[in-house]
Amino acid sequence: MIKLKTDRVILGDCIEAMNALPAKSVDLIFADPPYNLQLAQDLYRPEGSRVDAVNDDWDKFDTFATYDAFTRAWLKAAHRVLKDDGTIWTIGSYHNIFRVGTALQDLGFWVLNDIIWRKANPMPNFKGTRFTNAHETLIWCSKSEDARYHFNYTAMKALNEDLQMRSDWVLPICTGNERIKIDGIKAHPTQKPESLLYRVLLACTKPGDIVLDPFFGTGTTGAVAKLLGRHWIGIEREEKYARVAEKRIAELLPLSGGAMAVTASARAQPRVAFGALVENGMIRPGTELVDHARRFRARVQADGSLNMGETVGSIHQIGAAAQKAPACNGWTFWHVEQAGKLVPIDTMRAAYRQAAAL
Amino acid sequence: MIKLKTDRVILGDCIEAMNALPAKSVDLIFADPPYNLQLAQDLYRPEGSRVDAVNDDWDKFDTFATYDAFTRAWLKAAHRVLKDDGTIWTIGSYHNIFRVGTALQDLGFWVLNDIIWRKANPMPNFKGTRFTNAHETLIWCSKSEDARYHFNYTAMKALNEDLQMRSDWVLPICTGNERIKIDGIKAHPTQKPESLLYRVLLACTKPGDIVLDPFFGTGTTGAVAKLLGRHWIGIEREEKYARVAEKRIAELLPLSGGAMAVTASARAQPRVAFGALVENGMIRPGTELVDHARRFRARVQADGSLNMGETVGSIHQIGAAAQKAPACNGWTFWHVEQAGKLVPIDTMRAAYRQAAAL
DNA sequence: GTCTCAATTGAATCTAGCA
DNA sequence: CTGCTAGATTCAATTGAGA
Repeated sequence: MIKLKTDRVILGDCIEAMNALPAKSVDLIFADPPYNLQLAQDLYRPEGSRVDAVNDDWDKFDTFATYDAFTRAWLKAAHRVLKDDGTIWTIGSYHNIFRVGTALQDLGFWVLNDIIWRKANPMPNFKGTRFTNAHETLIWCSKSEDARYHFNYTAMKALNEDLQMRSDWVLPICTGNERIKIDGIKAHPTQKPESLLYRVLLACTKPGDIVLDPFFGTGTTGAVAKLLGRHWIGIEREEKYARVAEKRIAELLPLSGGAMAVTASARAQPRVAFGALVENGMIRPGTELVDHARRFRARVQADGSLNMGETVGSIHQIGAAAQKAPACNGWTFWHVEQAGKLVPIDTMRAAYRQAAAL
Repeated sequence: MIKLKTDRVILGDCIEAMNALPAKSVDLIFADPPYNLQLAQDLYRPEGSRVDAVNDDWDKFDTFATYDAFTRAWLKAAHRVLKDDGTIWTIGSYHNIFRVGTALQDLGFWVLNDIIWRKANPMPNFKGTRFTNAHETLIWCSKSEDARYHFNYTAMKALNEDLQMRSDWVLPICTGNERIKIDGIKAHPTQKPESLLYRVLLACTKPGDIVLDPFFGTGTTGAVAKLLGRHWIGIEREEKYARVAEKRIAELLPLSGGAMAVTASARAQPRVAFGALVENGMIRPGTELVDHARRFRARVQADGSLNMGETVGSIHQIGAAAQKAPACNGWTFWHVEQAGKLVPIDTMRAAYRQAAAL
């Protein structure tokens, strides 16, 4: 049996490099392939600064057919090096994830979950043309339908305050000290947060397992693998990224305790927008809201805004405007009349939370 | 021109039925196709009861190829009936959504967002073998890359308490009174919540628009369309579902006209030329305008142009030149000093609009 | 050292209408 | 079709300067 050399970066094309590795040799593959973003032009923020977008050559493909051929080729190579009971994770956005998911299924991989990384702090949609693109999608697959893959169910449950870990993960994007910079400029345009890899590796590997990342970049996968006592192999085409990754991982001390548990346990805050009660039918558009003394009246519009005379705004804004105050908590200020009695809309929010088990 | 018969259920195959409708005739398509969801065997809860899973004939496809052929066929028919500036929504899970997304892109639809419906109360994973499948995915597309699709950005923002609506939507699943039951048994296995359709229709349609649902089921799309004053067409293959939908929608009262109003977008407001304020005497020629930080100053000329040093131009051009920015909204950039306080000229535009009853 | 406020930034398919 | 111009448009987190 060939001894597999681990804990190193292989410089080169990921398909060739994977084909040079022994078959069925790695326990987990984490792959962050190019997203094929297809940006048409420069984008400016409302205040005038230019958005530093991903516009690198490695993310450019002529057509979907070209992208599909590339995707199938690297996935086929990944299938060969993966152990029969190993699993593969890929990450992407709507630009590419449907192509990747289709290719995975066509190659015989078995989808176990699609996981949503809900970004706590995404970039907004500056032009007001679409919904804020606030998530990325990961696909988790075993090698075949009947594979006996490894899943640390209880570890995931523990990580989630003893509730089953769900398919949507709220995690911040990679910023601050964690973001690697060279002379003040980000070293890689799409560095992933360690918290994301931490959860993936903890869910699907044991200490001593071998983790392969064919699109290594600045080596987040390797860094977290070392931290958690897993072996790693990174493949990276661009030397500048490979060097950054090697240095980063070499300087890292493996983890002794649960230093990272803090970031992982952050749970979604159950914020409820007033509009949710309108959508849900608990408050119908056209309903009149009044304050506790019945001095002010406003009408609910279909989008959850309030209308008072000529003024339109949120429950908080209209509440403030009514009292000529700088601010107002609309949830406690406004009431609905039910059977002659005034019920604060905050009561209805509580009922909504209860019904929705938030 | 053929008058399109709306507000009715068409009984039959959705591909044939769509092909019988006039081309480019509907404003929005919402499609909840079969998920190709098959449990290999019955699933039992830990305490022994059997899970009532989707196991109907309409959700059975032998292979991915069969499912893909079906998907491409109905999407092609949908493409034909959709107006050029209309949009299409589809919903699915990891079993089918990658196939649907790939087919959409291959047929020339242009993905605008993928939206995550994050279920507030999903069914747990009883076996503890995977992550709780706690979301479904919607894909929102325009008919082509350069289509001028309709999106009620401000209404969505209002619905979310004045923050941009994100691509992850937290909504409860359809339960309780809303879930239609016949003799205590749920009438349809995959009834969608009205709150989901409410948000989709409010985002992408205007009152009077025509909404088509080719997989109508028990008619949630029609019910919400009627509530919001939109016309609807439902296509359903199974008579039992069609009858339930017809009865459900007939019993429903739509909102009154005023209640359907949503916050108007700024782009829909009538235009006011800066020169009109000068003509009107609200701003005198010679007045000095400054930015909010008092860094830049410009002088108003008699024709409504601005003069800054050697440069003359519109409020927008001079604002952009001052900041060396590619563009600038002069209405919010420039201010007039009144009694020591800075008032944005946009405030004066609002007053002008009010006075002119524009 | 501590607080406040302004500036910066992140995988982005990012305008509309008229001549 | 191109070209031009008006003018609409951002959330959360971190950093760093200045009080």
